[in-house]
Amino acid sequence: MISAQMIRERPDIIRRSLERRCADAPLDEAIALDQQRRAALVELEELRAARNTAGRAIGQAKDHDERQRLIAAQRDSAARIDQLEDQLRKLDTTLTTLLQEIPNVASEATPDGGGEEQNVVVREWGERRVFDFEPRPHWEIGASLGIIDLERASAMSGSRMYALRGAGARLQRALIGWFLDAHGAAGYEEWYLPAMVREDAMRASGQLPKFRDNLYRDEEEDYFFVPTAEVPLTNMHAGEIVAEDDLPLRYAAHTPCFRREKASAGRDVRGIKRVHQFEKVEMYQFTTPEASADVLIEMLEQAESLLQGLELEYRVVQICSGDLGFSASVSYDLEIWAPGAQEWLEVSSVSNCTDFQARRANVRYRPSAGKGTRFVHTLNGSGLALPRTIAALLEHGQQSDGSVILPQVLGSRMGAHVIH
RNA sequence: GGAGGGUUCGCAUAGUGGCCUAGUGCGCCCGCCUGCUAAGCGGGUUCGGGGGAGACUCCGUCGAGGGUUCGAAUCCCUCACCCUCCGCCA
Repeated sequence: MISAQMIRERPDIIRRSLERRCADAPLDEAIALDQQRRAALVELEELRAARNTAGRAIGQAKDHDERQRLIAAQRDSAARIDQLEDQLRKLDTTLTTLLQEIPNVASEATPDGGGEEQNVVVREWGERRVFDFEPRPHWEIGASLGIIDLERASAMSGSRMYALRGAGARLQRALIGWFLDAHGAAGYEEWYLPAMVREDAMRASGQLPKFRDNLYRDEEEDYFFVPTAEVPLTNMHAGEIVAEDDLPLRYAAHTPCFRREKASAGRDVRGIKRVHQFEKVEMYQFTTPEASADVLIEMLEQAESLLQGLELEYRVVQICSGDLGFSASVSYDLEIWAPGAQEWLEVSSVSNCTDFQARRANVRYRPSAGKGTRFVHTLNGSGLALPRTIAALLEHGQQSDGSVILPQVLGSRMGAHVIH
């Protein structure tokens, strides 16, 4: 969330960020409301101060008549206090809602651009494999090997659902295990976390109030199903004040992810590229503001190391201002080349959310030097999303006889280097 | 699903409508005293928000939110979480 202080003192920064993002947000309404709020607050606090003084006098008054006279004198101001409290409550609620609809300030490190087309390819890694036959897309390979079963999945659950069978299921499990072990070796603590959370948790990570349409929800128990482990990870230290010495906090978690994909209805319907339920391993860090820019690069490299281990051709794409996610200030995507479908598949997104989520989740730290508390910075990165990684592995490793050769790192976990 | 008990400033606790402007102990920080350390002595120690150029000052904060009252840690309601027991259950 953007702070009220920020819109009051530096609205120019927010305005410029909104322009760069090509986004509309109720900034002017929020500024006007903040002014009203403070005017009401000043009057209310003066009346409360007077009430506190009068209350002490009433408590000390021994004479009954004197006491009644003092109480009667407070009646009018009590009514006004009630009125102001009510007004302030409404102003607070509305202001918070407006503030929560303003996206994070796009960093100056984020390149300008109106949309996806203007994202910047930073670097490419690996060599494009040359095929002496026509490479097939993963849905054909998966079907002919009998390891991806889209028919059975959609028969029981509709479109955008996938089922994995035999070596396909074991491949997904092997990848999850290998990813988590790699993050553990890099200093990330592994967690198993709830995939169902309350509304507040969704607000903290920025999914609500704006993106309700993309979330699944259990009405009866009032649970939301997480679209990414970023949600429970953001809430790990909600409301806490941690010591600077404990930073950075580095976590990794595997969770299912649930997305309604309403906005992309009709797109990417083939195969397992865009589905309602999928598995993902997520990296997450809580850092100081000073460290977050470097940590972003460190996390990007950690995600890249997985793709290098899988021997997949990929590219690093820096997201431009117009394509930046709501909570992010700077983002990089990792995309793998899928030779069958002939497209780049996004398997990871690594973002610095600065203090945007920390303010919503109220996660602070106590600096070892100096006074008070400061908001931490939060960073998240996929490491990695499973269906697209599987799709790329199948398309990349396919042979003319229909079998698929897997990268060395998965051999021991799969028991074989070839699926056939 | 049922019954009961809890949630107070890092930890432990006191506090049944005004003397709470939340006390005490432990821990922690600063100082004094001392070959060093410990002890002792004195002071400080929740987290926010507002006003002011500033020294300062005011308001809120006792799990969260409402309500009653001139006045709520305290009384009432709703919710969350924790604990104990019963039932059911992987």
